Amino acid sequence: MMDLFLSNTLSGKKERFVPIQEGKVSFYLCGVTVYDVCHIGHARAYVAFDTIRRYLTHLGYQVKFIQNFTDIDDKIIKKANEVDLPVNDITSKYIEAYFNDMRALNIKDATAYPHATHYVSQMIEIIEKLIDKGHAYVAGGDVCFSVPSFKDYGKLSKKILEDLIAGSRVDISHSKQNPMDFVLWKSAKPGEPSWPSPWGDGRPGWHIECSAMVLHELGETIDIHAGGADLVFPHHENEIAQSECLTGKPLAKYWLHNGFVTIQSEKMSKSLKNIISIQEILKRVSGDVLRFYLLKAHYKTPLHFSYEGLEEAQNAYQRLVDTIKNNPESNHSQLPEESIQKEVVDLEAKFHKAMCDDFNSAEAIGYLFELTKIINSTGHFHNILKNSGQLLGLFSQSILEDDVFSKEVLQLVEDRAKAKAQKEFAKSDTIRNQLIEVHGVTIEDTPSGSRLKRIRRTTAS
RNA sequence: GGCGGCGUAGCCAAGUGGUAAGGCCGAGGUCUGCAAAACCUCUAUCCCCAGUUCGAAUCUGGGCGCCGCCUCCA
Repeated sequence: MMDLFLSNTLSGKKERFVPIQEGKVSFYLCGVTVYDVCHIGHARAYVAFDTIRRYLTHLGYQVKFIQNFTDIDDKIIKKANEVDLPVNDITSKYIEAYFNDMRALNIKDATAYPHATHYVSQMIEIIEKLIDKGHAYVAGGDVCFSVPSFKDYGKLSKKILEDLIAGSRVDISHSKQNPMDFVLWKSAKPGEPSWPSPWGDGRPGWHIECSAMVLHELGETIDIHAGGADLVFPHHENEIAQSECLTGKPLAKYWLHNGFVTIQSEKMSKSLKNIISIQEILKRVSGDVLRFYLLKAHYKTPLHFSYEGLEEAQNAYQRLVDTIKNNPESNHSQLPEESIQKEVVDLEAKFHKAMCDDFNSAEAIGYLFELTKIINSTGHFHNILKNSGQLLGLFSQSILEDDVFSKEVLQLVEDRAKAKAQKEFAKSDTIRNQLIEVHGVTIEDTPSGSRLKRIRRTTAS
């Protein structure tokens, strides 16, 4: 097996991947808080880690991939109040929307999708233990985690506790002993969803759910814990604090974080009203194209989203797809000369080397284009392109299937062929224009007959 | 203020010491009745300055510009 290297936020370095248990990978990905539809930022994160998960599987690892749903939270309650619906209706609606979006992006299902609300008793158990160990304290109906009680606090985000307090914008809550302390258990206000606990009715704080689900689904120390760059602090830092104070063991060996999607160099945010949902994108391009667009850049670098970029991706991706479709494997004709065969083997090796170098899909895709030239020149090796792309979650079967055209279109094609055969070129050209303008179909003449292609429109704006 | 990241052709984007992948767009060519597709050719010395080195986009120092985190956030 080729050595795999990945960027670990914890060490700040690229490290060789060595799983805790040979041949197996325990992988936890922070999922969505289900109070709204997913946007491009979500798409990027989930495409990135889906690709990583697929590649680990390709390398032969048995990957247990867990992704949670945060289905209890302030924002959900707020949303429920706004639209005057029960919390459950909100969460089930957006969970369904989540799966629709992910299917469009060809994201594989996780091994399991634990819901926070199903782990409340486990969270209470953890909180009790943290209180016993002196890492948490009861303050009214709340329970807070004592940040100064964990000497390694800040090791993931490289923050120094004193600096955090000095520049703190956190409300100095009366119940907190230290401004950096965070809530493990929140007492319920009237009308809010709540669960009974030793500290009265209430609900869990945000971070504790992941600690509980990681522990119960995967164990005390896992191989990979992943999420968006914005989760490094405070979410993952707090998870580490809770879990490591509880078990005395490292929570995760490797921490992976994807870079942000920005719009016109600004982070997407509700206040700037520049959030673009996945559904919005899918009105313009297929999920495959969006996936390709995201994979064209390395997952850790910032990505400046633009419709122009999306259009470019559409054109580039179409070329790859056409190359596969136009060059069906022919097993009777002779293979090209050895130097070309060697080049192909070489490109395939480079593809995998790039993927093993912190999942550099951008570089890897570059080799696919070089391969494309060889395929179009020789008519061979289309399977290598197809299989490599499919490792990245591209070229799903439906994309590679032939377009279906109406009888009307097929009749026009036949008419054009007849006109051409009789050298009535004015007529054949008229029909061709009609196909393009009226039916959105282009026609390509090849030695073995005409090839039809549906025009994919992407509107830049 | 603290921490982190980024600045490579018109645009997108790889490349972390050995002389700039790849894509989109554009130009010219081959093929074609003409096209389309495909193929071929062409388009950068890497934000600026100084330094280390036989050699730097890549390392060091100093600038300039942009962004993120430090508050909910993929």
